[in-house]
Amino acid sequence: MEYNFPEIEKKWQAYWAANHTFKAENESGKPKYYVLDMFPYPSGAGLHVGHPLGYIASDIYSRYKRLKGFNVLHPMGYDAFGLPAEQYAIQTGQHPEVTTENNINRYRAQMDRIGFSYDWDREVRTCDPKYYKWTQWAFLEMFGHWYDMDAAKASPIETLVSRFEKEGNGTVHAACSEVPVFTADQWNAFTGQEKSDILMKYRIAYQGETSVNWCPALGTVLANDEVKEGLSVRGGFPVEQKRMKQWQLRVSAYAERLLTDMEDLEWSDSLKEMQRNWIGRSQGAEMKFLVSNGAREYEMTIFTTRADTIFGVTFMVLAPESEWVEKLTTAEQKNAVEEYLAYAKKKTERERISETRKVTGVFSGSYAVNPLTGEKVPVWISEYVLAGYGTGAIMAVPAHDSRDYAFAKQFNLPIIPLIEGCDVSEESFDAKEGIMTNSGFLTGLTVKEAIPAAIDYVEKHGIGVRKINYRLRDAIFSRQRYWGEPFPVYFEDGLARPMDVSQLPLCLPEIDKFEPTPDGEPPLARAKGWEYKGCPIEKSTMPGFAGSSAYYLRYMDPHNDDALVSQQADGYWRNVDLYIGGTEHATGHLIYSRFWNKFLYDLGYVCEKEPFKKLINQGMIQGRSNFVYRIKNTNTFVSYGLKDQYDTTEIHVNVNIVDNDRLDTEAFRKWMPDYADAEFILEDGEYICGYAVEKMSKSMFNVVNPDMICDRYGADTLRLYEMFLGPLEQSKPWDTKGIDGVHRFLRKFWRLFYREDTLQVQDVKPSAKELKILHTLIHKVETDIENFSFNTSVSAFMIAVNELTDMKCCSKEILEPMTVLLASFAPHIAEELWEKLGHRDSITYAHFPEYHEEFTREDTFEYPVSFNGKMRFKLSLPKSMKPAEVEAAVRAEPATAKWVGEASIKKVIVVPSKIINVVI
RNA sequence: GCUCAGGUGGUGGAAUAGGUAGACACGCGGGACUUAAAAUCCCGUGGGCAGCGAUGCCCGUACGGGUUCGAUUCCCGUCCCGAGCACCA
Repeated sequence: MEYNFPEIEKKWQAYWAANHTFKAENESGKPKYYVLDMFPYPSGAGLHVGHPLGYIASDIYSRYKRLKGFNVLHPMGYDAFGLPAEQYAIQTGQHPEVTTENNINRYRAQMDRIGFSYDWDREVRTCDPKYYKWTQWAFLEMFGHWYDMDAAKASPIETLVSRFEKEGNGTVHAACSEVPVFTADQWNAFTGQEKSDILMKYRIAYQGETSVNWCPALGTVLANDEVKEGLSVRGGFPVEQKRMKQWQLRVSAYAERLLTDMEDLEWSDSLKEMQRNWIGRSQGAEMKFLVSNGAREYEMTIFTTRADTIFGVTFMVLAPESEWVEKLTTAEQKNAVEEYLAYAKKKTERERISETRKVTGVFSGSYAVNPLTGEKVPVWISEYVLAGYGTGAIMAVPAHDSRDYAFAKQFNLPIIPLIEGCDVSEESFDAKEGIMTNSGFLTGLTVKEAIPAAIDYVEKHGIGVRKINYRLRDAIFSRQRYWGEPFPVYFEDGLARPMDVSQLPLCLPEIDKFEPTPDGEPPLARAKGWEYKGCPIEKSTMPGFAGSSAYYLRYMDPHNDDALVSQQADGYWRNVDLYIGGTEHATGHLIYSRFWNKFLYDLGYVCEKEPFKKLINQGMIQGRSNFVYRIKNTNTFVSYGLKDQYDTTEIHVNVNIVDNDRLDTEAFRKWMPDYADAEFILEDGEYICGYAVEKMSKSMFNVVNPDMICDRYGADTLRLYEMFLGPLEQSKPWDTKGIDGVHRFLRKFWRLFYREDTLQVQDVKPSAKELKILHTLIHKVETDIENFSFNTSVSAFMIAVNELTDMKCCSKEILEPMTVLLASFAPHIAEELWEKLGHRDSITYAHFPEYHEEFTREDTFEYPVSFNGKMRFKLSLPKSMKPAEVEAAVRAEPATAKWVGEASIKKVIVVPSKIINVVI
């Protein structure tokens, strides 16, 4: 019987499904292990071979953990709300729900063929009302809480109200938007509207006006992580800055905890670094400067990390959007300033980025007073200062900040160096090193000493305070779109009010068209009767990350209608032990999820403060594109090796009609009508294509479908090959031609057991050599799996199988454990052989082979003997020999005499069980 | 510009508490079996030089230095590719 993979794979996939083999229980005597994949957005294009890479890795680990006796939770679901289905709906009128359902079915069929061990009874879909009920619930909880900085946790909004009633807000340390100070009496005198407005500034989910990323083409606002280089991540449309009133999540309140709790996570350094940069903690001071427009004096606060450079301040700069601009613009400068503001405003984000080096600005007409020197310095306005960071105003020290330097050079402002020996004639000296000079009481200190000394001084004199700033912004939480979770919020007399929790889920209403209304309202404005208690309901919907922020919790208890997750289920599964997914979520999902989890942790709903203990970022699988070369203005194609003799155009050709860079010319003629009568100039009778490694995409005709691979080689081959390709975390190109190697390996493996319809396996005692091969393999595969080095463990399998084949091994004692060992990687063939060996059940833990060192122990060691570092011969010596004895043996060895010749031995270096080096 | 991760045969990649570089696989070349193909198996395969040959010698892990008996691995400098951030004061 040959290795009949189509039949075997069908059989076992059906068996696993029928027996619910991978169903995880929420109670078990076994230790738990939770392995999670980042659930996919089901796109219309289906899966290509790059997508399942991480799923295969996590599946191997899940199966391995099960075999090792763990109760493994390994679920899968769909991130089903999103823009593409809605864009498709706008174009075709097909309801996003239908599109999404179709795509999900396609994804499921593709995944099923690969033989994953998911517990499908726990599937979740973010667009299912039973699921998004809990997304809405979490939002209402955030609406009903504020962040207490003293307790460093979220607290119910009622506690805030009672404190306002007793003591006003002067003693409250909250993470909040800007609020004026008020007393208890003032609070009690406020109108309902005023109170509501103030509380809104404290809520963790709040509505507030802010500068947002507005994407006109998509008709919606976007979060910072949804914009890259001034373009929307989805679709690549230009994005502009706009002030709008939007729902936001106060993620910034958790900045410090997001930063410090990262320490204990087993995440890659680069990912942690990315989150650290995104959170962007910087320590410095806020300082007050007196500013005057000639008519009136104000106290203006700025933020700086370089308090030590205050003696070098030669001007101040405001962001164009800063509220100070209006106050500090003098009558003489009014026209110039207005002109500049108009210019800055009409620029798109993209233009701002592309003109990064261009220095622009305008003088406001006002002056500030340096609180230490008493000197008067001009206040300028420039777009290089950001409104959203710090206070939107800076003190400029051109000698020691390159941006201030460029500005000073452009507008001829003075530059005062403050560090001994630094040269600022060509560029600023930004480094935080050197000895201070020209700096009053700081003169003579090093920069590192001067920074704290300066802050101490300003704190003591009431000029400023220590302050930590974060780049992390609150997340814009509303989208002017249809296909998302509706907000369970209605407006009574213009005041936002939460719906009653018992009314959840608030289901998406049916509408006839999916585009915004003609007067620019979100699509939900088209819904009839979109009201609650006779009041209008919020018309925006939630963004994509809403549904993905707590899905790992829902998997623990997916059918619970009374809670997101029961205390019992959460207490058992706790958090994700291993999370595998792409690095593209570093600053989006992986921040939001951590925030969401911490919020629920503060409220006591979940027991762990971090959601994902260990995280692995699988690399991208790139496409390998093939090219043909058309001679210009002809329909003749010239083979790769001859193309330089002609004037050609390089054209992408479908990789599926190319085999090992050789073009199937007949298939090419049929591929597209234009090429029906194509002529070819061949080399050695073949058309050789060029190639390049590119992103896998339809337009480059380099997409390889996993279904096709499963048809031709089988799921086990696909699984092994994806792992064999290279290290999991590295990006690498897909090249179908290499797949024969692992397919051959599986056939060889099969032939170890079966030859010509007979089972070769016998109950014979294995030889010492066979035992050594098996146990070396067990050790290697186990340590490799634990280190997620799947590629090297596949190699180890190949070596072992080659050796066992060579020695015609047929011992059951060797071969049976081999099936168990292979079961994580290639489960179908392993199960089939397991059954052939007479077992009734799926491969089980009871038979998992343990590593026994005695089978692999060596008594002698083949020492490589080097002379001055160059290996010359090998010497087999007992491992137990002491270095001195080894040295004596080497000196006595006749081969040594040959290599030493006339030279005398200066030294002999012996590293036990490693090497002998003779220095001559 | 800043931060991080990399650079090893024709290709994907092995090997680092410093110790035989190129495991394993693809491709390629040669051979066996076969009417033929597929499948399978065997041999060779980093470069150069010498030899009929077994074999021997030299050079080789982006480049230039350094530390060391010994460096793909550690240190310094340069170049190149990738990812992330991008006026964050």
